Formats: sequence, structure tokens, C-alpha cells
Amino acid sequence: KDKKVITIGIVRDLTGLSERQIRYYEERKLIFPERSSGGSRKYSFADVELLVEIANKIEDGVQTHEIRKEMLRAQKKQNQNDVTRKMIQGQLNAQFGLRKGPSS
Amino acid sequence: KDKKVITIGIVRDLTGLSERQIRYYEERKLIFPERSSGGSRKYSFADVELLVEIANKIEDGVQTHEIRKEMLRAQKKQNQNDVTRKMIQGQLNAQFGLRKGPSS
DNA sequence: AAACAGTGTCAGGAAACCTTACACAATTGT
DNA sequence: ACAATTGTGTAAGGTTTCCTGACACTGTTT
Repeated sequence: KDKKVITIGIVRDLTGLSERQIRYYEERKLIFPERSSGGSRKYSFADVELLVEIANKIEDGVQTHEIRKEMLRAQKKQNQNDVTRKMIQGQLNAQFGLRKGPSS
Repeated sequence: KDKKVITIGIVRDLTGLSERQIRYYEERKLIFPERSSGGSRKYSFADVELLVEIANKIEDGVQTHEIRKEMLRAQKKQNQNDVTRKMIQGQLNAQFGLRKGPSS
């Protein structure tokens, strides 16, 4: 689902957006395709879904600038969650976890 | 998962097969990509997995001809299951199902 | 021995993709 | 009011990717 395997033409067909729009949203740092060795963009299904969300917001008059801020906020929250989870995991390991060496 | 959105170059990278091989297996009717309006092949993730299975069998010395027969057998069984399910569904509908018209 | 299977490789051509640039209406900022 | 920015279309010129068809070659099957 996160593997980047879809070319821009297919993304165009899947989303109904123009290639111009898709590239522009990348320029505005809303989406981050990978590149083939030759330079062609490659997107994931998650990217396609994100693009649809972006397109909806833009239709609602939200600017790419605002959308980017929203995304950063959302991602920050996500990172915070990750950190929290890892800290808790670390605590659990410290209390009850197995050592790395053989526990003979 | 069954949406045909992957081009042959990506499939090559994902499977490690050569494009020649991928096209040949299609010629032998083991795989059925869709085509873009311009004629480019488009594969699904399911296709990619199937290709890997095919490649494994061929490495084991099984011929495409045999692989095709296996696939037909497997698919026949699947179809039979589908038919059975539909028949049972039909029976249930006949016994207890709603009519098509308004059930006033 | 003849036919077939599986794969590599090459050639010529078409489709798909890339970047850059100009244009232009609509919106935003000063 | 005016300048700057946003979002999108479109065109040119160039590179990458994909297509089909053909020839070659090594094994395997008939």
C-alpha cells in the first residue's frame, strides 16, 4: 500500500487530476513521489488517496500553503504518538524485557 | 489489489524477471495484463505475485504448458465454488427471499 | 532428426514522461 | 489601488520507457 509503483499517467487516470496539478502539488511539498533511475515519478496508493484529499480541499478554496500546514500539524501529532509509543515500549523493555545476550 | 496500475518496468524490478520473460508468459497465456490506450501493459499486485509463483515453477522445470493446465484446473474449481455459492443463495432466496416488487 | 520451449538481444518506432517557460485569471497581501 | 502570489493550461524539445518483430542459441520433447 505504501510501495511506490504507480506512474503519473496512471495517477492522472485514477484521480482525474491533470499531470500539471500533480506535479504542482509536489512542488508545493504536499506529495513526495520516488523517482526511477531515469527520473520518472513513482507513486503509492496512499499517495493517490492523499492527492484526492488535497484536490478536495483545493476545491473548497484552501490554499496549498494552508494544506501543507495542516499536514505538518497532523504529522507532528503522529510523530509524537510514535515517540510516546516507543518510550513506553522502552520502559516495558527496561522493566520486563529480555536482555540481548543469551538469557541462560 | 487487483487494480492494474503497474507498468512492466516496475514489475521487472519487483519480480527480478526480465521484460522478455514477462511478455513471454503472457504469450503463453499465464498472465493477462490490461493495456493503456497507447498499448502499454498494466499489471496488478496480484499479477506480480502470480508471476513470482510462475517463475518458481519454471525454475523447478515445470513447463508453461503444464503451469497453464494447473491454473485452469484451479480456476475451474474456483468457478465451481462460485456456482455452488450462487445456487445456494438462489435456493435461500426462493425459500425466504424478498420479492423484487414492493412487498406492501 | 525435427519441432518446441525458454530466453537474450537488437532495431525501429511510438508512447509516456521530464523540465522549462510563457500566459492568464483569480486571489491575497501591502 | 497595485504588486505579488496562486493555480492551472499549454507548448517545445529532450530523455526514458515500452512496443512489436525478428534472429540466435541452448536444451528438451516428440
